[in-house]
Amino acid sequence: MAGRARSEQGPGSRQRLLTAAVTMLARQGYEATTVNGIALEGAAPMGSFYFHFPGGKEEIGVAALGYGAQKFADRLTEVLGQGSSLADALAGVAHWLADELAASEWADGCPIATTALESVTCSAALRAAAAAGFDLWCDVIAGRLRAGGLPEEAATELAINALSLIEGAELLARTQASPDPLRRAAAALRTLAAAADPAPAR
Amino acid sequence: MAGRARSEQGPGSRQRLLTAAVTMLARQGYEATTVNGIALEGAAPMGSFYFHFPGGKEEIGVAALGYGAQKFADRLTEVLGQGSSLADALAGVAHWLADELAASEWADGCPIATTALESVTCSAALRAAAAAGFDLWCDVIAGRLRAGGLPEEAATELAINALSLIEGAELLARTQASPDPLRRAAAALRTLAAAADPAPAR
DNA sequence: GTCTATAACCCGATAGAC
DNA sequence: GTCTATCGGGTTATAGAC
Repeated sequence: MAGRARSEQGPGSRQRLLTAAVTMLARQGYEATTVNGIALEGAAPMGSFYFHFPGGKEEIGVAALGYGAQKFADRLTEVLGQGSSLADALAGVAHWLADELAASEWADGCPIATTALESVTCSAALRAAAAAGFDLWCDVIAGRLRAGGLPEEAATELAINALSLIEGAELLARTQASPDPLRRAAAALRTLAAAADPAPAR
Repeated sequence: MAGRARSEQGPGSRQRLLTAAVTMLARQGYEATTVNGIALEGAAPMGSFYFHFPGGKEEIGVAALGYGAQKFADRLTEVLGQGSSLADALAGVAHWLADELAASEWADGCPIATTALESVTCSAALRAAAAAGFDLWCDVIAGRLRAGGLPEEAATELAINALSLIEGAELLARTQASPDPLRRAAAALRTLAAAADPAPAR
């Protein structure tokens, strides 16, 4: 039966294709990523690709944005949980990203950002998938802020600004091949957290 | 003689090509922009294109990033000069961009950002041109902050964070087709300005 | 479900007349 | 400086055997 779990085996070709697509979108964006390249990287022939993704490039693009967003949300939740104060939690995300991006020499970027910008004038489906990913990350951050004591509206506003600041700093950092914008963003996140939380008990 | 000013005439084909390229890079980025498309939009045949830009697509990309960066820097200087306080000046930029982006229904974005992200794993020359553009904008912002009384280091740090926040908010705004991230960024910029300038005399 | 071969198209770039 | 015609190659996507 289709979809049954197989024991003692690596991921199926559909999963390999999806993982390859996430990586390539994060590195080089949507337009520079070719269907042939995804199939090659995912070790699957073209026939398998179009069997699993009959909608072609746009369909795997939407799926990859969703899968990449979920994976990043999981790690974001983990990192946000490590800071003992809200300021530490937010600053920790910026430092974590600075370390991780530098490790790939700024090649492996945000799994959504590049494709999001390319999609605005290119594909409503991709744009919607990118927007859903950003919304998910906002909710993850806002949830941590509420857990730390911020009221609803303050948590929402700080979460959006934190995500904007981190995405923008990552854009500058990758372009300049320097961790500096992300390090400075960490400091700014502390300032914003302090302003949003007059009583930073925890 | 080549390069002589011509009276009673529109811009030469080189300038039309450059302007077309800036617009297309801001809308759809580098990969989705074709040389044929630039020539069509610039009302020039292919022969003229390769006469003016023998280096092909990458050369006009570099030139367009430089020209687009300079044009934006001019308008940025103007908008920054309108705010009477540093907080007003920075928040004014975010609101200006929100209005302008909405007017094109989020199609005409930053003349650098999309190409910058695409260039990281694609072209060192494009990446360097994008980095130079961001540096120019940082200097423009930092100059306004120093003129408003901030010491050197505080001005540099706030300028980088302001640019990061604005770029990130524009990414979210275009993706979500909403001015909300830029409006919230304006508020955050006020907070950051207040924290950097304990005595906001002017 | 998987694979090969290929169709149909568009890309960047060039040639060469004018 | 300008223009048209075209080349070689890479793109998405499909056909059809297995």
